[in-house]
Amino acid sequence: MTTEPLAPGKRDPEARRLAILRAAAEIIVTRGPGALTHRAVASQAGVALGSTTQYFASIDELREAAFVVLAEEVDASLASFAPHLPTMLADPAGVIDEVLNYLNDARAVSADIALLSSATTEPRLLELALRWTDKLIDMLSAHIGHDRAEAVATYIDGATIQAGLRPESVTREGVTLALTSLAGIHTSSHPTSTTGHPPEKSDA
Amino acid sequence: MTTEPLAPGKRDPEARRLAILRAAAEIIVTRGPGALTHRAVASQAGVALGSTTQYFASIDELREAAFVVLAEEVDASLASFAPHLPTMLADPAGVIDEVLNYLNDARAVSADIALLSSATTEPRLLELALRWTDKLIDMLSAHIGHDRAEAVATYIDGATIQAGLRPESVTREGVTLALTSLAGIHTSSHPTSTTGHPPEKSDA
DNA sequence: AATGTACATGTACATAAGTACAGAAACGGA
DNA sequence: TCCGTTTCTGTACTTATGTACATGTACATT
Repeated sequence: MTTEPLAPGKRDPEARRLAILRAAAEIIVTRGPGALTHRAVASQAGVALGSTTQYFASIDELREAAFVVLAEEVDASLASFAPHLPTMLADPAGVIDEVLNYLNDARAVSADIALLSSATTEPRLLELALRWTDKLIDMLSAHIGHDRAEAVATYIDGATIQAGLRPESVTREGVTLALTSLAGIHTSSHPTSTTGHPPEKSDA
Repeated sequence: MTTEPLAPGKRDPEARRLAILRAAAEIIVTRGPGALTHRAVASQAGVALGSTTQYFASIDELREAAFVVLAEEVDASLASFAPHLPTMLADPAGVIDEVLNYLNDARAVSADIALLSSATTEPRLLELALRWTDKLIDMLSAHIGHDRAEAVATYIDGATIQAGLRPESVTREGVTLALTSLAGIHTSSHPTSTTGHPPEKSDA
């Protein structure tokens, strides 16, 4: 996240717009959606107050645009599940690693929580908030059926909340037990036996 | 929930304080924590602006007090699980009914979501938000072991989110599948073909 | 009934936040 | 270099919100 200080006065609309968006997303994630103000964003982005109003007609528009950015970030996390799904039933360790990766990514977790909770009172955000859950269900359905896919997705939502509130409560054992139970996978060995490769994630 | 209009000018500190608290809780639940202002509360409660500042030294204090009320409401829902837990393994229908009851209670669900998400950025609320999850884990642990209890509680967190976003997605079948899978209950009606482990014992 | 006290009300003021906008600054092309 | 255009900045205005407080009102006590 190189938020380049963005030379003041310099003309670079694209970069400026992006800097503002990033700053808004950052504030939502770290201080909550209630802390999102023009001035806070301007300060965080290192731009003048006027710039925030120039690029986004209203604070609501800015907020929604920031949520789109966050949704895309979460989507990106989701994409890393995909390669492991085909072999999931035979070897769940891969998906579980990815799920843990996601749950340990404090930023993604906070982004997801902000999105989900804001959508509760703002219907405009509903589709955005549900997008990744629905994609996950779609992806899983092909392998474990729709019902179990839904159960797994719901569990991961819950795990996201827990990860946001007390990260230390998220353990490989816990996630393994839950996912294998819900997906209908029955391991012959104990869940804790996987000490495989910690998957490298190419930065998106 | 009869929010008696509360005759204006009438002296009744207890009722007044309660009306303010109820109103604040209502606003948090229906419009989100961001919509909580003294004026909104006063209007909702049908009292004068001054009353809200008289009974609560600051808006933060009022907000926190409202969250306590909400946490107690959620706690009350939780209590209805208890009678069904001893027979849960033999007859899961009872608990599942209660879980569905809770998930269909839009108010309790919204309250829980507001609590959980606010706690993400406000440490003061953490204990409050985690209380019911922890109680549930405690209650369940005696019957299905700590690990599975944690998994069930996490799933219910996720189901709460889903219930808040799209209530229609919460079905008896879905909840039944998830809870029986996670709790290690094997019903005759679901040919999920598991090896018949008994529930694992509590953790180390 | 008179009166003192605790409660209730509405106004008023300070601060914060959203938004508009006039002017400055940078860039591109004569 | 000079000029026009686009972008950037800071200020100013309006509204919303938190909070204080002076005044009004109901009730208990006498």
